[in-house]
Amino acid sequence: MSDPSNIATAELDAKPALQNSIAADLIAVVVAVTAGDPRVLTIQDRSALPSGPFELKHRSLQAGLRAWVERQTRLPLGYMEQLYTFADRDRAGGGQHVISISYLGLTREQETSGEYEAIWCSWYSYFPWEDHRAGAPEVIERALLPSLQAWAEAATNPGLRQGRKQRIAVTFGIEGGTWNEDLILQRYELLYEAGLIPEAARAGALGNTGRGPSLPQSCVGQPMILDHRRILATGIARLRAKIKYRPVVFELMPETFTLLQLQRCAEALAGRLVHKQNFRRLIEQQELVEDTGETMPDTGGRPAKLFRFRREVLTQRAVVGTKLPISRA
Amino acid sequence: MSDPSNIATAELDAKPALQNSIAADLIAVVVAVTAGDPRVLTIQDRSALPSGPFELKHRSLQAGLRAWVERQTRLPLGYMEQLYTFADRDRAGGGQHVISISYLGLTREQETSGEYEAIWCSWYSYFPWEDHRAGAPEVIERALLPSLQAWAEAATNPGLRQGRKQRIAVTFGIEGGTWNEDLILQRYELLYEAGLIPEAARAGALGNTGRGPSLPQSCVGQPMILDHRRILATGIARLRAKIKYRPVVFELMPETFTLLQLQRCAEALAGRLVHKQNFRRLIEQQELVEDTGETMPDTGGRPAKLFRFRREVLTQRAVVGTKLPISRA
DNA sequence: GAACATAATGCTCAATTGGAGTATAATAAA
DNA sequence: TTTATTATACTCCAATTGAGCATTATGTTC
Repeated sequence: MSDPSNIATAELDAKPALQNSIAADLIAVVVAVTAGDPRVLTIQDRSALPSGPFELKHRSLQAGLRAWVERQTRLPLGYMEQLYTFADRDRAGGGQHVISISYLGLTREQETSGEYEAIWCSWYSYFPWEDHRAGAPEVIERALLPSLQAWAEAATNPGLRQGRKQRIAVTFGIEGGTWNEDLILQRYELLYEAGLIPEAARAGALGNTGRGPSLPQSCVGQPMILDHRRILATGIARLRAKIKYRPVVFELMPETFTLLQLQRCAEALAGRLVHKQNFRRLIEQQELVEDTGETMPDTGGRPAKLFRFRREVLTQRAVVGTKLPISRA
Repeated sequence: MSDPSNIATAELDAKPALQNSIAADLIAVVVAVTAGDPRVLTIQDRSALPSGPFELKHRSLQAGLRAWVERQTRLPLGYMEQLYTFADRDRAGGGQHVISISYLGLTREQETSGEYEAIWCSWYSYFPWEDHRAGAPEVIERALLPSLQAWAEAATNPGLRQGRKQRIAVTFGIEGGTWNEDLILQRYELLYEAGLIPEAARAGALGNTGRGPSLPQSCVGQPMILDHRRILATGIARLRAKIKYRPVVFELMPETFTLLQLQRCAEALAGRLVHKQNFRRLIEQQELVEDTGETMPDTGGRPAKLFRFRREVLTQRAVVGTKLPISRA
């Protein structure tokens, strides 16, 4: 019965065979943006994403996770979507498989009640090389690229060596290429393979991943348990891609906001600066916001108009969100 | 232990609690395009997608499914990606949950060995309203829209009624809107809610979905077991979206092909015609193909050059694929 | 062999979009 | 009053995109 070729003949019965039983858990990537900082909800002293076994009273995965997060954060999860299901992780012994179903949720940061040791933590502490708002982090040039180059050179097979070099060039946008914030997962996997990520050393005992030089945490970021950091990278990648074609940024904003606040939020997620005027043009011409009539003083200059998200557009159109006019400067 | 609020405190142990055990199975949406027809691999007399319990010898979900499909079709699965994990389905009694993890795979049609009763089947037989290559199918105007309108009118709550009307207008692109092929899942869900999909009647006994008028199969498409048709719609939606920004069409093509063949393939997937010259411009300026030097006679006119996909671009760039210059005519 | 049908392929053109910069307005702080 | 700072309104130009015309190379039909 373990030959995969009998998948087709296996009877599709509502009653699954009991011998084929596995364990599943849920993992949540809950994101908020506060003070220009994209944050993720963590537990266990920032070393883990909130998670738990799947044994819902609630009917669906989604409903269970939503209820839990809303209780944790005391705020509605405006948006939630499934990220990925992992099953090829370390097994649990005894022949049991573990399946992890991860979700991405968006909300606004709130005092966490503390009873579960949940902490909001800037996601750039896990990926220091990903914040390009003040230019490319020097850690890339200083530490990561040299180590990656060395790893590429260490390949004996010329083809493999060339392939590694190319991956480095593409993901980090060197040699004429340009930085692409959406490639965060590819960059993480590259660093992981190169043995620069502490988590790789842990798993490395089993796999073929080499152990690279030990760089300080300020270079390679804070580690997490198991593959949680990889899941976080998956969530960030999804979010960075999504803000370009769906109006999801608004789920991270308060009820009313200025256009600059909105811009700062988008920039925090993308890890890049956007062109202010073009950003506003985009938002307004798509009629994503409406004027509240009020203004926000104390902006340090001319008072800014307060806007509100026009939630109607979510149903009225099936359209694009903001294509983020990222400035190339 | 069933209160979802304890997800955070649940210990993240490598050994999952045995009491929390569920069943999982894999479901595959395997697509090929033959003779201008997008086809999906089905079993059980076209009523089901290939699936089977998850109890892999192989280390990962992906590896198991890939091996199985390759054995079935005798052809490599060029491309495979996870679609979605469903868990809120009908339970299996006895407190067991069933999780279904679905995958999308691309290949080329091949004689199936027949031993598993696998049949390639045009996906438009399941969604007759989705093929707009020869204009909007008349079944929309003739049968679907009237039934949907009636369903909308049947809502007593005015807000609900308005919402239904709006969803109909948006998903079917009426009232000034335009047809959007990516909304296939939304259209299916709308028809399902309106009770026009036979599957809804089966599940309707449990839920709140009304039983709509019984339309002939030529209007509402061929049914499938459980929620397989919904999963198929999910796969098609993913594919239709993906061909616009990733060069995945080539996974469905033979080694060498003419540009018109490539175009027909893309059109088959999108269910829409594209502008020939602009399509070629797009393909060539992105350097996705290279001339083989050979030509294909018997095209009915001037012989066409044969091209080959430049697989290098997959690693060389992390870029867009084909944005499909769909003709509005 | 001439006319015709059918595709392939090359090219033009206008409209739109997108990146970038300039100019002006309104406020607080010095 | 000057200066710093931000908001907001426009302008400009280049690149992209949608659409169509023109030409070329075949096979087919009178």
